Amino acid sequence: MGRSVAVDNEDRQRRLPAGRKAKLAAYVAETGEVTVTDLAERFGVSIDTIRRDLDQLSADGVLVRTYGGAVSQSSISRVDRTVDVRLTLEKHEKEQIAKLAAALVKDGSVIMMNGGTTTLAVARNLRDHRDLTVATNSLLVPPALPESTIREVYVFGGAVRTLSLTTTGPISLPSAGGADLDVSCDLALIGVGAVSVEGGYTTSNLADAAMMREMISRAARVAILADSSKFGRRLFAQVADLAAADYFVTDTAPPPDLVRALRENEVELITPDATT
Amino acid sequence: MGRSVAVDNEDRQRRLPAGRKAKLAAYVAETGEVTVTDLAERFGVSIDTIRRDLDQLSADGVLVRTYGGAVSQSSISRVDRTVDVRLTLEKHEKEQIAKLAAALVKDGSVIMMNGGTTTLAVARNLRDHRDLTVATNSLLVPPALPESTIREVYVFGGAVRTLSLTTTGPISLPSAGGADLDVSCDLALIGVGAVSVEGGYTTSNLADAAMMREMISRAARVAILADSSKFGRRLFAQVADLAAADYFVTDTAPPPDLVRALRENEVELITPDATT
DNA sequence: CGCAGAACTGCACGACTCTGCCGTCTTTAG
DNA sequence: CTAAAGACGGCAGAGTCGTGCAGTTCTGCG
Repeated sequence: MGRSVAVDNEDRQRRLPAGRKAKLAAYVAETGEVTVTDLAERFGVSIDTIRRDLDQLSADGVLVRTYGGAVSQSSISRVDRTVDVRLTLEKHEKEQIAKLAAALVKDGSVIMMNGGTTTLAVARNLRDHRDLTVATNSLLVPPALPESTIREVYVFGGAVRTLSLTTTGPISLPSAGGADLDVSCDLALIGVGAVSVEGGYTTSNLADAAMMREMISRAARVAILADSSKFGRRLFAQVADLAAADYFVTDTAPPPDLVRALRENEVELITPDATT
Repeated sequence: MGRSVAVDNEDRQRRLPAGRKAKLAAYVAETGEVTVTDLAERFGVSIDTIRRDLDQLSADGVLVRTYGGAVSQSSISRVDRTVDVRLTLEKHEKEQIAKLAAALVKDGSVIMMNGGTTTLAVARNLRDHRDLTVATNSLLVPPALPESTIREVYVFGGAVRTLSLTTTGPISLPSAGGADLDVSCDLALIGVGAVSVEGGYTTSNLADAAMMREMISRAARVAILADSSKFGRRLFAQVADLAAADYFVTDTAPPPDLVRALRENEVELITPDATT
């Protein structure tokens, strides 16, 4: 089948799948949203090849695979930069985690929560609880807490990270006397950025890590929340060793080495399908 | 019938259910309240599909399903129920006040703002400013501040009033050393609940009044914001005497006795029609 | 030069998802 | 109480996904 010029281009692309994938990624980044059939037509290859390419690019984190096509990573964060769309990334998983984490909370207890989409989902899922005292460094958690469930809510003061809408700084709450009072809680709910056997719980921001660490040190029990995309990764700032947690809440079973390490450190693994 | 270009776009969207749901969620978040039929028409799919989408999004906690449609998560929470409703009450007046108050803010200065719908409107109207440092006791002000205008944002910690989403307690910011640092600012923007000649500036909540009073004491200049509905009224807790302010920003000219009292206390009256 | 192995591509088949339609039941409004 | 609108559940068609298989091209090696 000889189309004079077009064939040349297509042939070159066909011989360099890496090059085609690069162009494909660029095209997705440009348009923001593409379908498999459209791409197959545009690049002159079969639908199957496009699907395989998209799967690989998705595995590499370049784009986000959806049913029937893909959307660019940036368009997802741009659509709803404030909150919701990072949620859509692992929306379902986060909701699962949130329900499990909410089950750990006892009525009438005092809990601390750090910022992040996962803990935000937890806040929404506390609607069946009563008489909770909540302390957080997130500006989004208080509005998300159902009014009927809370006794009191406290926000830790400090500098605000405008991107995540969380405060940073040492934990302290001002008292009327002048000197700050020390606080502690029954349960700390900490959403982390990554979990690995060697690195423990890590996150990408140093101030956030410090805040989490303080919450952990003031809690009688600690629950770490992380979805499955965070397994085996290690980020900039360490929050704590694996042993610092009492519960590790996630959506799917972690890799075997992590499961073993958690068990050795006496961390209770909580997943949707697992028995207690 | 065949709309030439539009059909193409719609077809592409139709092929990406995930993308459609993301747009749908964004649309609901924007408008706050939608009906199924409206969405079906707008997105070019059947009512059934929209209903299924809404059910899923509801299950994921992105929105709240209602009979015949859905409402955004935020609109059901106190954020908009209290704030937005009150905002719409004297929306136009508050916007006028906000613009005038924003004009008082100098680029590069440090300002403090208390909570409330009026100061929230001010925060939105700071979009043309640069290098501002803002300290507030409102959880709603930081998200409302345009990102390009702010250098740093601080939130005072403390107990959260769930209705107004403000923190209460003494003003202090935790420092690394342990002891809290004293803070002060160039300008305090204080929205009050009532203004009268005898009572001065008053508000209905004691803790709020204490917070305002502290902000005033730490500011080089003080601007009091109040719409015309607050003239001549007196509420529970006094914030300060009339003389405590440097500027009094409102939407229409106050009654003569108040104008006279302000002049006697050397408070500059700022209204839309008035000359500077 | 010939050959084995790996990677890429297209195709086929079964399973799944999405979508619209229909009938029935529930809720809402008058 | 009645009628309209919406919700719920089942169903079938179309599109998509996942997997296995065969053919082709490229690479490394004898």
